[in-house]
Amino acid sequence: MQELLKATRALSDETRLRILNVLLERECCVCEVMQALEISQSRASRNLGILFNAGFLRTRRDGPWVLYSLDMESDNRSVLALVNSLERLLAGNEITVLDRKRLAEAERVGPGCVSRNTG
Amino acid sequence: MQELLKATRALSDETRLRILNVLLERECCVCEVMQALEISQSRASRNLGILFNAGFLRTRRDGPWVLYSLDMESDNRSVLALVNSLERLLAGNEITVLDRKRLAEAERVGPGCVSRNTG
DNA sequence: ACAATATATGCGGATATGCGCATATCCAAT
DNA sequence: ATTGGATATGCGCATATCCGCATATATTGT
Repeated sequence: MQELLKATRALSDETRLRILNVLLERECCVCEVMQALEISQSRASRNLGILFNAGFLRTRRDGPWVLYSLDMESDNRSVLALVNSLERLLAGNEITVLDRKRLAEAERVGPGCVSRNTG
Repeated sequence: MQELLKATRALSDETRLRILNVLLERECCVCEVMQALEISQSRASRNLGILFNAGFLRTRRDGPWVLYSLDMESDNRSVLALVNSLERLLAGNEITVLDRKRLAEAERVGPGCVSRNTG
């Protein structure tokens, strides 16, 4: 129950739903999430951490970057079912479409090159 | 997005996950939910209301009772997919099994006959 | 070792949430 | 209309959540 509750709490926030949406598109580093959602570095990092701790994400390092991706082999049974449900629910939304559009143009330039305090 | 967010927020609470669990068993009035979960009347009513407003539940009246049940024809697309995901995730849990056991012995006696302030 | 870059996190403040208590509302039966 | 039982809700408190700011940590390249 605590495991499931941790998962549902992780999904109960707009920022984190938007992050899942861009990660459904592809693996991202923190600075790409910042650019796609137009949010601050601490906000991106913190919410990625919450999704990670709930069992939704994997990480790997690529040089200076930490790359986050959906963990499709999660041992947390709650995760896969919920992600599959969300995938179609997030599609076609005005916000999530825009986020993916910005993601397509995002670069791994690091947080220093991105305007801060955007929300 | 707001519709989906409302749904995920409704699921981000242990009491409400437990309520969905007993409603997966069968239609219930408020006083039966109280007995199954051993919670207060205001707590049961309020959390049923949150699930209702998020589009998960239907209500009908039967004499003095208001009967809540899962709305399997909800026009909120978020709902069915999430409920289906939850159904198996809730099964076999220690708490939810106990809740269903108490539900089986619950009666429509009304809140006045049930001990209060149980949590 | 040091500097530069990318990410994580402690802290404080604003806001939101969940609860019990008490009371209000609603419906049925008289 | 009034009463009684079932459910809903306003209020206040305790706690949790979310964010930005500033700083800490981690890794790479010199």
